[in-house]
Amino acid sequence: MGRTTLKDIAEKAGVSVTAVSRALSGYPDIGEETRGRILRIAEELNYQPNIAARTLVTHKSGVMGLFVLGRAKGEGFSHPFSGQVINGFLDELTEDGYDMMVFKANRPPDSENSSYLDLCRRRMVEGAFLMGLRTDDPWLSDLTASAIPIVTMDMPLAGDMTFSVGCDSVSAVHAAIRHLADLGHKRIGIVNGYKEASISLERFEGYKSALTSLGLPFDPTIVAEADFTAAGGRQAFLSLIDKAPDMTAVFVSSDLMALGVLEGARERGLSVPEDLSVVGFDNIEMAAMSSPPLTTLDQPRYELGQTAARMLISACSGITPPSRVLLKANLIVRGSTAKPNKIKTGEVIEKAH
Amino acid sequence: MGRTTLKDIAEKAGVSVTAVSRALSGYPDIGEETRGRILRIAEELNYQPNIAARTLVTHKSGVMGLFVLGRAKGEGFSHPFSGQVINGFLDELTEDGYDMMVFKANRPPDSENSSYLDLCRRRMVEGAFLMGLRTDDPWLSDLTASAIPIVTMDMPLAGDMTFSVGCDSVSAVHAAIRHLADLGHKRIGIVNGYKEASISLERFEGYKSALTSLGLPFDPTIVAEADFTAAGGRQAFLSLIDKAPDMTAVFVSSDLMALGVLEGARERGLSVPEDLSVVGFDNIEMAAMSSPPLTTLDQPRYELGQTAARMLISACSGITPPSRVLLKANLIVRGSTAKPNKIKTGEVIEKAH
DNA sequence: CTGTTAGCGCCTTCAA
DNA sequence: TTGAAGGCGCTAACAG
Repeated sequence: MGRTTLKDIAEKAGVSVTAVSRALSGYPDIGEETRGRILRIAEELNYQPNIAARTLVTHKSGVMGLFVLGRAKGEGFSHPFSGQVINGFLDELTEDGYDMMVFKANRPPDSENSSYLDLCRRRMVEGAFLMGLRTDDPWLSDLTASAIPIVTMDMPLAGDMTFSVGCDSVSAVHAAIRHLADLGHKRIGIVNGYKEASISLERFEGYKSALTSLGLPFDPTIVAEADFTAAGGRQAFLSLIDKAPDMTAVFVSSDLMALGVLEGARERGLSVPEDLSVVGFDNIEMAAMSSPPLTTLDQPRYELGQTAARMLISACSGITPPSRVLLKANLIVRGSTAKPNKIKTGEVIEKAH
Repeated sequence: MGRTTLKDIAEKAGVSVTAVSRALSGYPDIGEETRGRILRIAEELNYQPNIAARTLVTHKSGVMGLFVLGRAKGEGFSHPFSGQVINGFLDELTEDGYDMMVFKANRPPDSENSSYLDLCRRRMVEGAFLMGLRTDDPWLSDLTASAIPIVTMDMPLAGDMTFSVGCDSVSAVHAAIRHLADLGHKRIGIVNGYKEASISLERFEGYKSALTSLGLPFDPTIVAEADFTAAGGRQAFLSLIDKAPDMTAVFVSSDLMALGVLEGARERGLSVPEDLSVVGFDNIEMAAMSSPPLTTLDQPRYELGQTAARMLISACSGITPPSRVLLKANLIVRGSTAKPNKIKTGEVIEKAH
């Protein structure tokens, strides 16, 4: 298994190990000629540094951690949202010479399992990116209280070394509601996520303030809450439409839930967008493929991941990034929104009773 | 920053570092009483071993690598298939005390970037799991030729230490075709993946042999090939149905492509399943949410990931696993398949001309 | 500019 | 049953 080490190169080059180390690390204090020779030999021997050894002395592992919280049914990795974020995160890390280690989150906090923080410390992880929504994970505080830089996704948390990325929900929702209002909708409901996610609160704020600024009344009867799943979205929509059959449009806090809303609408014999306009949030791949394709707010997922990586890298090199970075979500108009069709809506109301 | 080390524990317990090391590693050659005391102190100090140091001497990092190949548009991480596989893989690894490092694959093979193998060696990765489909990645041979155990997904490759997991395509496709035949279909087309993926070849074999064993003729005009994307599936289906409007059913090699087929069918005014039956492959989340919900072959994705992990762990401990492990894909009958409707089909044929 | 020395934290002989 | 010594491969002082 004889890997080539600095020593091998040193012997072959007739210099000391230190010299080789310096040449390879790009230090200036080494003769041009010697450095050239060393580099050539290193290349020749396909030298790969033993990072474990380096880590041992420098206390820097070059590893960033990724915790994907809430990995149950359709969450976490399996969530259509995560993929591109992780791609962006990984690409940016790789660009800067970091590697990414993914840890299993949401393990039961018993003595068998180590806390998130312990996992980081064992591996000397330099910083960690947390994806997930619930701020009530009991293992979070450990991490955010530590000196390890943390970036969270859509989940601003307290902590000196804790930062977060996300999209500006308020202005995004404004754009969505304005779009609906421009089309002529007056009765616009909302299917929001659960309250344990801060994005839900923000999106609700955006919804309310948008209505206000557009001169539309706010009506709590057309506000529903679901669990960010399609099934939950469907359910929430059904209860909404049954209570308020005159609702002509609905803003949904995630595309997955919006797909559930589409399903619910079908069940009630409502055709989208003729009888009901639907706007989602996220622009997951599926959103373009549903029938009708979903009007939604595009989150720049890849860029969100990149941004998280950059913040982490920056924090690790001592440059404190802003505690929260918000990107812009853009409205993508597709086939699920249109002018309200009063007549059809009337028919449907009767059918529904 | 002062992490607790073996030395700290040793001092506090009044023993040597060696003794502590042994106690913590569960060696038997240490006094019951001493061990107890040591363990207690370790607990008290929340001792976390420095894995870098351990790796340096044992040459075992406790890290498995994950390479997600083909990360372009909708592939890799972003693919709805990957998530659960990775979950299973990670869970099983964690169970055995391994951690997972994810590497960026498909980087251009220039001097800037290290080969997959080099990445593994730097980090002393003990084994690697490769997800992806194209057997023509130029960086693969390096890895499969090395002594590092490799498990690939759906991509059997040569190599002493190279293994693979996947589903038994042939018998799965048989089940699908039999289902269609049982419903009364006689003219069953196929939208397959590209030939660079070995699953495409296997599924094609399954398709042909199923037809034969059911006494149905094989007709090359209703065979099409696409790139595993929805857009590609749509395109392939359109060319198929235009050439052979009497086709009443189609087997599609992936759900993503099948969703594209559904879209294509809509465009041609064919309603599914009345005019056309569609069977997919994978049972991704979306498959249950399309309209109509897709009849498909369920791949046990989580178990595939678990299996990969177990094979890797086993290979790392010197127990050579079987070079290929096939799990069973199960037919899930949903709304996209039904008896062929001759009359409607007739109408459509005329419309199409 | 280059080499010598020392040590990171841990495991593994070898003695006691 | 326990301890002492040595070294994994690398970097970081400190000398020359």
